[in-house]
Amino acid sequence: MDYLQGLNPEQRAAVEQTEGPVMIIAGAGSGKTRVITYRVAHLVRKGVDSFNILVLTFTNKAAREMRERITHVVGPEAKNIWMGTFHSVFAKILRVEADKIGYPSNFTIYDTDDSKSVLRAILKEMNLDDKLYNVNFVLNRISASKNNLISWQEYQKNEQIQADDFSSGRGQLGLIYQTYATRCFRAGAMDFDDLLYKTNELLKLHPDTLNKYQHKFKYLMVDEYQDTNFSQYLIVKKLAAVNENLCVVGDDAQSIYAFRGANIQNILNFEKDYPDLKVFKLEQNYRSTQNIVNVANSIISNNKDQLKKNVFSEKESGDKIKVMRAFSDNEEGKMVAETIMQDRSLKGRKWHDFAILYRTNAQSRSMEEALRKLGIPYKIYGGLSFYQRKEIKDLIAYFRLTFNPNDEEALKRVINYPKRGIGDTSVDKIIVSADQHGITPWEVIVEPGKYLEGKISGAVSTFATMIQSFQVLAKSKSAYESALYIAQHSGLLKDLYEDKSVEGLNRYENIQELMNGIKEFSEREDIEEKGLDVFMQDVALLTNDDKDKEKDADTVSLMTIHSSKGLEFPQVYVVGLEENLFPSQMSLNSRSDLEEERRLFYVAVTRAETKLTISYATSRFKFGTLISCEPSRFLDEIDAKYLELDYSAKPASSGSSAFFDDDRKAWSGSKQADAFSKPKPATSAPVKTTSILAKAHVPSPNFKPSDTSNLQVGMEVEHERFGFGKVLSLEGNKPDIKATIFFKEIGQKQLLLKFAKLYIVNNIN
DNA sequence: GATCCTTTCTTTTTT
DNA sequence: AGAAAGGATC
Repeated sequence: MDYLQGLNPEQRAAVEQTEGPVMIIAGAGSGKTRVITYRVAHLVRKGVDSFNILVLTFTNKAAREMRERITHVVGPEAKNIWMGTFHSVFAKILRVEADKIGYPSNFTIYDTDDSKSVLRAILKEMNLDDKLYNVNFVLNRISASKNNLISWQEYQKNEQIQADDFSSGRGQLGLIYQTYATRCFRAGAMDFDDLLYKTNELLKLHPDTLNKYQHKFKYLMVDEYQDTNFSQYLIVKKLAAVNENLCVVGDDAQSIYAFRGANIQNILNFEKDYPDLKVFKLEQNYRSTQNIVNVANSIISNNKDQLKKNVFSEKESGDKIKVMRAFSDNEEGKMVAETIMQDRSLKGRKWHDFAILYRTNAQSRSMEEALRKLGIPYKIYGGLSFYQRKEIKDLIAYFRLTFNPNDEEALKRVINYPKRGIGDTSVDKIIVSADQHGITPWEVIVEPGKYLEGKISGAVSTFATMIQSFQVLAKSKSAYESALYIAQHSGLLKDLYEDKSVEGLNRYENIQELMNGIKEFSEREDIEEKGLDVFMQDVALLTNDDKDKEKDADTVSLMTIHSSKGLEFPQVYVVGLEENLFPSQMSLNSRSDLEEERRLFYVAVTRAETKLTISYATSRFKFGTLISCEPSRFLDEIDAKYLELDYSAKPASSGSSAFFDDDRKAWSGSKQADAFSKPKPATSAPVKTTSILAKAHVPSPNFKPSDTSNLQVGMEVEHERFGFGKVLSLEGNKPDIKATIFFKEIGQKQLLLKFAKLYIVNNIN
């Protein structure tokens, strides 16, 4: 058991306490991951069957990395351990047990976009004001209910909830919730919250099933326990009820997901559930310099709600924390990029030693631009995930439909893409008919003759036949063969191929990338079932962090603070420390929200190993409008003795400015609050920057539409808006002749001659 | 039914 | 600024 040697006494005690309920409070950088991996390894070494261990993590990435590290200690045995996010582990179990709660085992997982789309349709049908019933608000409300295990029936019965809803004029929420839940169920779909909600339902309604998993999972570990919600809490509690070999690991100071229903009380009250609990506190920070740890402590000490602990570092005191002020978001980016450039050569750093962390994804742009200008390689983590791109979602919708044709969102997505003459009106008719007959839209489509009137049934029936052919094929072929066939025969590949614009090319490449991924999956040797259905099972749960093919690439990392949790970098830049941005404007209404923002800042700061730089701008573009910003209150909360201010930035335009000196004076004085007093921004009032530049073509004075019935290839024409162009080709028959015309100003266009107003400039050819 | 144009909204964070 | 939804036009 040599691996125990590298642990400090407290860490080692936590690893060796394998039996009974255990809580590990792990301060930032205290070697938490090591403790978990060694603890699991220790279990296996002690002879616990690896099949009986369940480890729940917060992200796929954390699970994957942990499995890798455990493999290093215990070897291939690590493969058998159940390890993954709550969502992926219980999705897997739900597929096995689906019939017990009335779902097909190939149920679809609706992502947030799907959920919103369902809600939009419902709100429209119910004729509700979508301002009052804002989709995000409604979804949040439903999500919160599910996370607290409140069914729609209970929601409607609960007097308190009803009173609240009615007093805010949103009395229909209960009905919306009901409709939403029924519709998802009808579509054979679960949203993210359902994966946990339905697991609870399963374990509650089927004691035998609960019993089965209680005995399967003899040892449970939960990472990031501070981020669990009630629904997750109860699953864990139930599964652990027989053996009580439950170990939860977390840090209340790093709880940053309350907005998603996480309940910090789960960790604060853990002791009440398990009186014979053993608690271990890991307080030594091995990651950061003393200055950084001290700053972090001084930030978090402003929070009321927390477990007592004393995080300390024995490393050198290190550099002071640098605070940079910029005059605009773009300049902030420039300062960050330049500092990175300097530090890299001065201190012999690699690009991957640097990370830039921000509060909102939108902030990445100014950083990106600045990095690109200096030729610094970077990688953005998070943001729009690969799987959220339109073209990927389109193709995946075909896959979804193949395995679960009742998946209404997938159906709506692709029934008319590529165009096949089934427009919105037809889709509405299909859905109305389905509702009338109490069947699913798919059942309508399969027998259009029975449920629809004449004209549309042709196109609809062709579509249904196509999907059915996919279903037959997918049963026998590998994931890759099926996927390729579907991409080709749905017409999607052709449609993308024909789009020669830059974005179109990009989309086509993305599809190829997805196909490559599926091909790799098809060629994997470690799994037996390699059908497309297996590939599809957790595609909805995959996120940004998984497609890390070049994870060793030497690049600067850009990400939100949320997605930086659990990571560490030698040099960290936390940008955008401004009121209303960080802390976010949305968090200013309640103490608990503000405390969560502060914990978020704590997380950001504790990512840094040796050097931390914080920046803010005094003006910034928001929604295309320039606004002026004040430094964040969080800056004032840091003890000034740890800080070093860099106010060297000059406004790009003018050289002389009085307020620089004023500010320096303010700083040299002892009053800390003055240090961040804002200089007067060059422009105080919001400045609208509208581009009135219309790029429309101005038609010639003698413009009049010509008779185009004899239009020939090679002729030069003028279009009212597109300008002058040359006819490249003509296709189609009599009234529907389509002309491909190359316009000088805007490029290639396809026009239907019966609609297009063209003036034939000359026909000398 | 498709396309183009205008208006509206967005920015909190993610499984 | 950019996306998405809604409306008008071809």
